[in-house]
Amino acid sequence: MIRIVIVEDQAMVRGALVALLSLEHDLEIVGEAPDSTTAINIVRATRPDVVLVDIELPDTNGIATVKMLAAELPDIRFIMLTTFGRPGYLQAAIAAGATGFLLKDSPSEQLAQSIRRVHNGVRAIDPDLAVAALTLGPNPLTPRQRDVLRMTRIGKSVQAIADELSLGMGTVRNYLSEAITATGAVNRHDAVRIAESRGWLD
Amino acid sequence: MIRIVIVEDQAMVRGALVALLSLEHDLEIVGEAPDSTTAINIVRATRPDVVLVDIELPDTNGIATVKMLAAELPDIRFIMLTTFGRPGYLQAAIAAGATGFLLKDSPSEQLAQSIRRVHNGVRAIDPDLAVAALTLGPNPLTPRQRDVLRMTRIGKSVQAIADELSLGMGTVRNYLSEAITATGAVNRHDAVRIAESRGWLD
DNA sequence: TCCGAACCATGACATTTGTCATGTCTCCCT
DNA sequence: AGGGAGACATGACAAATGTCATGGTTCGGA
Repeated sequence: MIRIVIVEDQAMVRGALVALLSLEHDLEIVGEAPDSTTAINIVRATRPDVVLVDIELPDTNGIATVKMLAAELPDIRFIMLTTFGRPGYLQAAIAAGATGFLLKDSPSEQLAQSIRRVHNGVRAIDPDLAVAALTLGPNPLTPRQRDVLRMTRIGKSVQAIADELSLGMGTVRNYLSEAITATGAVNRHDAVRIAESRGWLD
Repeated sequence: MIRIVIVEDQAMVRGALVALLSLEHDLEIVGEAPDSTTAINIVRATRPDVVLVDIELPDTNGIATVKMLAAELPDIRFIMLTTFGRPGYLQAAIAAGATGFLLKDSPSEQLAQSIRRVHNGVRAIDPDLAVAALTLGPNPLTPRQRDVLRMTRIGKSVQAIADELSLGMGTVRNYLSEAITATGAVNRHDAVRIAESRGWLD
């Protein structure tokens, strides 16, 4: 019997996944969580074999959660489940200690199979995404460029960013300009969008 | 026995929803579709009692799909299922002929209940969202303002938009400016984001 | 130790963007 | 017929944005 915890914020999807996995006789759902905080408590309490984690969570990022839990409980296997096939996410998830990485676009039959694979210590990673992650290469943004992009993302003005980082406005604009070039974007907002879609801002 | 078709693009979620509803003995899944085109064919062929439709679909919008099918097959009930609680979506869905409107954040138990309600001709609408839709009021954007916002959304420059619409650049910039004011945004990209989140661009 | 690469920081300049005043046209109400 | 409301259209102006040249710092390899 493989003991499983499911971490997924959308209640309807979470309930549906529970129903899906309950159909498999060798799998047992021992816990559910809608956010990182709950997830950490439940995993510590139940010590499951496999944890299924959605990356997009309301509080902390699912990757950070896995990183913490994987360090603390090395016997537990983690499978990331995500809507977005962002190569940067895959790279980060592997680095954090995840053994599996599935897209919500994948067929539902694959979920139970991947759980069994991962439980046996075998990696279960979407092959297309693995290729994309290799093709894409590493994050081309410098720390400062990421800073200004992140602050731009939440709607801060150049003036506000300059004040907060104790920089001249020209400097901030320059980082934005460099980030625009590095991402191949056409303006700062486009750069934010592209960097985010590649998982370069986390 | 209530006969159901599920329209949802993410395969894993679709499979999970099928598993969830299969647990209910008075419900029967008679078809599944990942996009609008397939959905229309399946619904015509199977004539279900209730169709569950995700709004965010890869090809056509789920609302447009319901509009067409509801006009053609008035005996069938439709429930919209969506990640985003956008009041404009609710307004548009009701206008298109949907009887139910659920968020993926809602508890999964509610799904089967809503299907039974809707099958009996009773509306099943998230109460918070209903209030929000009433509070928000109608779309404040003029057709031209929507045009330029839509084109801005897909990354077109002012010059490109002006050319395509045979307008002066000043005119296009003015529509953007008006849209920024109307949405309460701080710049054109913010205006796109806000208008989109309210369902004002479809 | 010297050199080059990478990152940080700034200001000058040209372009793009947002606002506003103005005018036209159509449609509806009186 | 007159008059107002609302949408369309434009150009002038001020402010924000993107680019570029330049210089400083740190750090690792030759």
